[in-house]
Amino acid sequence: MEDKNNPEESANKPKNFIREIIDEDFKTNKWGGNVHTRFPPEPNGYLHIGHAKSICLNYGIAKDYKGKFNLRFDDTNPSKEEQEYVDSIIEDIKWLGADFEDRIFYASDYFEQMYNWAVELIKKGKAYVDDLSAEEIREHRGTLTETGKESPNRNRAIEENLDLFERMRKGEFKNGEKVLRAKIDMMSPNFNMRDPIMYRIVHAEHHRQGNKWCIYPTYDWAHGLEDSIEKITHSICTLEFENHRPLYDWFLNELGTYHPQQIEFARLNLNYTVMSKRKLLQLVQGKYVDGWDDPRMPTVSAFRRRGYTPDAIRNFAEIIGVAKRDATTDIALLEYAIREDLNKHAPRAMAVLRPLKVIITNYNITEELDAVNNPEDISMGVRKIPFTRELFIEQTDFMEIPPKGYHRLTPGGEVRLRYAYIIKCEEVIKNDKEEVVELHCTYDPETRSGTGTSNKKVKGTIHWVSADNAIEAEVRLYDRLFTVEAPDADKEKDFVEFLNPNSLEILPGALIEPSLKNSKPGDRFQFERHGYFCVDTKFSIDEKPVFNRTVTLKDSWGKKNN
RNA sequence: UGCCGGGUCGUCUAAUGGUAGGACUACGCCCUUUGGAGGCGUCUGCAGAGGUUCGAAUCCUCUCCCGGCAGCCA
Repeated sequence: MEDKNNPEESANKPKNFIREIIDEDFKTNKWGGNVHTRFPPEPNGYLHIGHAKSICLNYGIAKDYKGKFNLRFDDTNPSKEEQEYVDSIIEDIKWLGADFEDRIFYASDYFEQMYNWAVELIKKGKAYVDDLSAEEIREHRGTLTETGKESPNRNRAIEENLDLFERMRKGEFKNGEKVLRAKIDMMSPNFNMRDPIMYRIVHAEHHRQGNKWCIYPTYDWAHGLEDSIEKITHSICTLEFENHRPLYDWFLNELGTYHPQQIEFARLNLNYTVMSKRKLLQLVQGKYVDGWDDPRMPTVSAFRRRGYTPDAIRNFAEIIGVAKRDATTDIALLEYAIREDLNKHAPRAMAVLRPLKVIITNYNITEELDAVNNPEDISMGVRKIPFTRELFIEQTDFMEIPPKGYHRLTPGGEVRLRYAYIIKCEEVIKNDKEEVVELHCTYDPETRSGTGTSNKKVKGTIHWVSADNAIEAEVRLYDRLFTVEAPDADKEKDFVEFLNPNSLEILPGALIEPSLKNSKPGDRFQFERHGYFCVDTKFSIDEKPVFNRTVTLKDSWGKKNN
């Protein structure tokens, strides 16, 4: 067996039931040693993290088994689809690193072939034109317990069907006036087999085909044909299509054409968010969020903007696994994946989000101190940060009356300034509203970071910026979009009622260390003791960058005190 | 109610007739110039009842529970 056909290629990957099927297919030589998968989005919305799971699954399999992976737009419904979505989907898939090479296809390019196949089925007496209205068809379909009734048009002559179908295509009929149906079995316990509709009339402009067509194939009719045309081996889809598999198989069998295997897996659900495109569209159109790429959305473009990395998302897709049982993944797993990646790769910086002024009364010079860019990776080097008499620290790093266990600055207390000296708080300055506005401190020259001339130990180390050199920035903190784990589970209340009013907090007066001056949109950093941040690509301007918080650092102190 | 699919730690996921394991979370300890990271440890699970078997999460039967399906959406 040549290397290309060696399933051992994927031996070190975690196995799931789909990879096991493929391993078995290699053993039986079912596909002649080929693996060819595809991701078939409908361009009617932006990709979300659930799609990312599917992309990673399909592309990962193709890659590991030395097969191919296609991107195919399932653009069979002109009333919902737009070019904007096509563009965003291509961008997102490329960003995720799923390489479809030159294989980007459109179902609408197959319409002529599909039409011919439909004619073939009509000629075989396996499809017919029906004049029934949508409502009548529904009534004839039956219910969960009752079988369906056959349409009076079911046994039309083949010639008549051919003529009517051709005239449907020519545009002689209005929307809904006629449909083409497969002649299968109105008694089937599976609704999908009760003479499903293959074509409906839609007089609408298609984003790629213009007005060339006014009949459009339905999913059930089209999907297997698309897979067949592209010689897909494993047509992987989500669980809700399980009931459609008999129909997928029926069409391909009747046509006697290349027949891929449909395999279903459980879609991704995440708690504290919603995942359906319809609901995401509702959030966008209702202006609950600032577009599909609002950093609070679970879309790929939002995650990108928020600072997530393709590596982290791919790793997440791997650790959640693939199975057939319905599951809701804890958002903590996603956050773990992003922290793990950024911890290793994001350079550190100091940023004060809510500044409190500190004056070191016994310090009158300026020094350049060394700071490590990433303690996890010393190859990332060191940088200089200026230390001056006037500084800013975080408001939350000082408490006049500290709770037990508080490690930071208190009146008369000592704390280390990261990469600098240990300081002691000598005096607390307040305004007339009794709010702390300034701290007067003294520093101990023997405690300079790295010199080791003092054995003095303090409990806490806090971050700071120099008042003279800090850069102003806007920082945006994001919290989960919903206040409950399953926003769409309530039958009484609409999911928007569970929107978290505090999901976005804007801090316009943050101060960041001067080394961040040259950061560019998309750059990622760890702001020490805060979390990971990414320069926003939408609202940043040169004079004032905007930083999106990707994810917080784990905070065992904050957690304990909540 | 008919058909299809599915039930393993709090969550996700392995074990394919032979010691129920991993990851996340939580909690504790150690370490720490990020209350980060890291290290160590703890807690917690086969939906239920029968059966087959030397041996069952795995095979069989019944029960219970959950999801999907009655678009000219995908």
